[in-house]
Order: sequence, then C-alpha cells, then structure tokens
Amino acid sequence: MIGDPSGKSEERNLLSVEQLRANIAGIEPQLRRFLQFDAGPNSAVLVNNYDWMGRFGYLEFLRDVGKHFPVNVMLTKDSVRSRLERTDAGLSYTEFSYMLLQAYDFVQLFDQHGCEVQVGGSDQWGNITAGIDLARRLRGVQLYGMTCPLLTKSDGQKMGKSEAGALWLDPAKTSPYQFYQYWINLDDADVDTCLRFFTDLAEDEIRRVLAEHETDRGRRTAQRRLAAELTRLVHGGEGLAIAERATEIFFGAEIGELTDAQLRGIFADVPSRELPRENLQGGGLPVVEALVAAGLAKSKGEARRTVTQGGAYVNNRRAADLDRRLTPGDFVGGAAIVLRSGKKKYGLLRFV
RNA sequence: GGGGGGUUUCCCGAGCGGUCAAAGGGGUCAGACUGUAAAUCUGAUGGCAAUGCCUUCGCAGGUUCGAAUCCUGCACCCCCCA
Repeated sequence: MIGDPSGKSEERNLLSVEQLRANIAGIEPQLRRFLQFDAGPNSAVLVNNYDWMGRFGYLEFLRDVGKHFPVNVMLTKDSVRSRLERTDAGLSYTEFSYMLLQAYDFVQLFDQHGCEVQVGGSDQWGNITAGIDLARRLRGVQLYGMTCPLLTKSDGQKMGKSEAGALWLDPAKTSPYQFYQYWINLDDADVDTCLRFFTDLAEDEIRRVLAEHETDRGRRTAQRRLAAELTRLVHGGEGLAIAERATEIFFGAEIGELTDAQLRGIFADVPSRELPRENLQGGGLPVVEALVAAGLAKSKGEARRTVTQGGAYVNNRRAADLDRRLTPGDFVGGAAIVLRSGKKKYGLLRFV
C-alpha cells in the first residue's frame, strides 16, 4: 500500500488492498516458473506483509519499531538523501517511513520463517541494512543481506522497461515470439552481461558462445543462444518452438510459400487480428486501415506516415502507395495477409 | 495558519492576448547505412471524411472580436515562515 522511495523520483501511488491482492495473485504464477513452491521443507513461500503490518497500531509501531531508527542515520541513506536534494519533488513522511516497514518485514520473516538473508537489487541496500540493524536491536541476532547491481543496458538505461519496449513475463502481455525477438535484437554490447545474468550456462559455455559470436557478429550467435535459453526458461520448450518457427517464417522463408497451417501455428503469437471478409469488398481494404487494424499503427495518420515514408510492407513487399488496397489476391496461406511496418515489426490479418 | 513558486502536447521544457497544434531537447516511428546490432545522418511525430474541421495547454466560470496567455473560484504539487 506504500511504495519504496528508492530510485524513484516521484511519490508512489498508494494502492488499495484490493489492487494489492490482485497484484500478488498475478505475481505468484510468474514466480512459479522460477521457484518451487512445493519442494518439501525448502519450498518457496510467498507472503504479504499486510498480514502482519495491517493490524499494527500506529502507537505500537512507533514504540516498538520507530524508536530504533535514529533519524540522522536515515537521512544519510542514499535513497533519502537524493530525494531531499531535489528541489522539484519532496518526500512525504509516508515514504520516508517505508524503510521502517521493510526493516520490520525482515525481522518478521526471521521470526516466522527463520529467514536470515535478504537479497535484492542494489537500490535496496539501504532498506536491507536497516533490517539487519533492527534485527540486531530487537532480537539480538545477526542477519545478512546481499545485493546485485541493477541491470542496465550499455547506454545506461534500464532494461526492458521503457514505455513502448516493456518486456513482460506474462505471455498475455508479451508473447513468446515477442519475448524471443527482444533478445534477438539485443545490442552486442549487452549480450555478454545478459548471458551471465539470466542464464545458468556454465562459464566455459558462455565463453565459447561469445567467442563464436566474435567470429561473425552478423550471425548474432550469442543473441540467438540467449533468446533461446530465456524463452525456454520463461515460456517452456513449447513457447520456444513457436517463437523460433515464427522467426523462421518472417525472417527466413518467402512469405508467398506459406501454408495455412504454418500461419495458424504462429497466429496467436504475433500481433494479429481477425477481420470479417466484408472488409475486402468494394475495391479492397486500404493499407492504411489494415496497418491500424493489425496494431502496427496507433492511428491512421501514423499509418499514413509509415506508408509515405516507405516503411509499410504487404507480404514483405513494400507498399509505398497510399491508394494500395488489400484484396483476396493478396492472401497467403489461405486467407491471411502479412503486414510489416519498418524492418521487423510484423502483424497478421486473417479474414474470416 | 501566513508568504512564495508551480500544474503546457508521451516526458522534460519554452511560450505569457492574435502569426500557437504550440520553440527546443528526449523518447517514439519511418528512411539511408548495416547484421532483425550500435553509432551516425534524414524525415515524421494530436485526431479526422484533411488546402478544411475537431480536440489539447490542472478543473470550472468570466473578460475579449479573439485566451495556453488576462480575471475569479476550486483542486493538486513544491519551497519558506509559524
């Protein structure tokens, strides 16, 4: 319900209990891909700190927890100091207090689950050490923390979080094909780091892949390996197979040769829409409208620009004419048309 | 409670009565180059039935031939004093 101020330049939105529960419900299935919740005594456990914070009275909290936090120490924490140094944004007492909550959570986890180590991104350092300090004062125990550097791209930006290029683990938000493509497109400069960060390939293997990559970067051996490993991890072998098939179809074979079965196989994975056949009547469907329908342009104006600038393709053939209309004559693999905007953004339209 | 500053198109940030759909930068999209790369260069960047029409400058009113720009009220944010 209360956000962590670290890193963020603005106040967080406060979430309602319902929103939080929905978020938690959404996170759990994703974590299941990476953690075992049913591994006997060492199973992963997902807890909600609302369970112990929710009924904690303000006075009790100040007495039992707040008392142990010297404000002068809190003020020296990077997360707090950076916020105070900004003149355009302040820091509310609520957010300032976040550190106490997270520290207390650590103590609770120790009490309830014997948790002794807290791991997180480096922006969590202050919060983690606050928890270690609190545990020592309250329980007289030594707890531990470990952080890793936040992953940024070679140009300093955070990875996979930009507005347009956000990368989600949920296949409903980022399909296996899109997920795979994200990694295939990764900068050379970032491949090394990502292989080490995200895959559990052995050091030798990573070295070998990178060495091979160096011999001919154009083949992007490293990106391919990275994409394959991660897609399999997140979406399973099935997801990887579909992603590779779609990639092969779009970036390999001739579009004209496709069979309906092939297109059906990747239909759900590539941005796509089904349209009634009537749309093709009366001279055909204007490309501009088709681009919008396929989700390749947000508005007709944008679609028109794409076409005018030579970035629109129908079945991989440039369609630079605004008057270009789609007709059944453009069908490939039955009743589908492959649209493309730019070099690599594909969209599929299927007429029913 | 008092005083000051602020809220502009996706973001930052100019504009301070007409020439404003609104400078500049970022981002984004497209083109060239290339390797579905990076860097660089070029163009585009509110919507639409498009030499025009509609919507946008915190919200609601008002002044005016005309407002993002002036006035009033409201909301929210920031700073300082108490």
